[in-house]
Amino acid sequence: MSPRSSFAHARQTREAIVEAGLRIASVEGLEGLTIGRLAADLGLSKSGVLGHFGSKETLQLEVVDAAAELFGREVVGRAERAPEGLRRLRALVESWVSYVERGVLPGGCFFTAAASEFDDRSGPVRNAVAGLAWVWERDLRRQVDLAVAAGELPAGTDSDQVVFELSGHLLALNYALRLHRDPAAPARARTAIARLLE
Amino acid sequence: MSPRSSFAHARQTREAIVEAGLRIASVEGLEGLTIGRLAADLGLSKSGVLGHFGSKETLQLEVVDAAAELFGREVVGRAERAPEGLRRLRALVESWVSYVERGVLPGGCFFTAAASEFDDRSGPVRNAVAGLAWVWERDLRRQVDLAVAAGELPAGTDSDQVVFELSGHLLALNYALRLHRDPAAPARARTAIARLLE
DNA sequence: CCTACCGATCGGTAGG
DNA sequence: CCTACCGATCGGTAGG
Repeated sequence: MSPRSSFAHARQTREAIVEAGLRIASVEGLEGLTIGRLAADLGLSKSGVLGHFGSKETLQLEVVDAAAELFGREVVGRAERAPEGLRRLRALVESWVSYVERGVLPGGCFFTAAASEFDDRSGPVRNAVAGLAWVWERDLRRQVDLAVAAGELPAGTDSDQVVFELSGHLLALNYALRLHRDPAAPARARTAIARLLE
Repeated sequence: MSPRSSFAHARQTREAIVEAGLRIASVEGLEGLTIGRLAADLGLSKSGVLGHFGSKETLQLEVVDAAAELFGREVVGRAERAPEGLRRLRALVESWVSYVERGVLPGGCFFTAAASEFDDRSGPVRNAVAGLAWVWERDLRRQVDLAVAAGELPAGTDSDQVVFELSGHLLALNYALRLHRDPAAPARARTAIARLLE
């Protein structure tokens, strides 16, 4: 084997740090994610971890980006084959339900947890989390509007209201699953979603 | 003025600590609530704070109790005049909407935040939060069942499903209000609730 | 990537 | 309730 270039090796280490950080942060929160814990888990020194990012905040922002990438792959990507409009909308929310049901991350939906943790703060981490949440909601609203235009949902449907209620069903699912460990929660969420979108 | 007994004074200090702790914890979380911050805010020494509780976990549990008392007063208590069944159910959820709309605590609903923070942990704090959430949901379910028995809601209504969807609307409200600072959120929640309970 | 630090802060204790 | 501590850990830096 030829030796890896130090550039490639550093990038690989950096990705491993962010990946481990995402898993930790989904359980402990983005603030509970500490450099020391990350270093111990990966067998690195603290400065070996921090050197890749410069500051904890930069690390947190990279973890948020990694969460967005995972979300794009595991939720949005899985719905892309469905035609736009009502079927795409149903596929998107079903992908989300399946995403938390399968337990892709050990702490459930990263964005739900991060939103709750950072909603009362200010700064770049809060802005990144809120912005990505906003993009997800805009994508849902767009599919609602397309469904209305195609006659798949009643004319005059308030798409903001539909997105609000869909978000509620998803939040209720994450809540019931994680706080009450209620195995019936995914079925309840699917029932609620089906009734809203019938 | 006769001097207060040291017992009464100590109790008063203890209550002031818990009250300040509740306000801090609603913003910073129960783990972000530190003895040092509390001591500085109240002009006490760290050991002056900790001496009342013995450990941080005991303090956290007392803050959870204080949150439950506040919730009982500001949410459940406000709905008590309504007759049981559908009207009580509507009054309970409207009290909750009003509770976060009025901004009773600076960080929104304490239990929503604490549930998200502790859902992946174990121990007495998690148990207290989950238990109180369960009591709230049981109270809602009871009113749904009474409403069905009185013919105010359709026979065969799945009360667990109704409580799941109501919880979702309340979670969506807290989320939209705190992460997006969306002033339209209370109206959206009221619309969703009214439609569910019509 | 490492060792070896820094000042600050954490929860908690001893003794009064 | 206080002062005066404790060991552990925090994010971060210097220098290699």
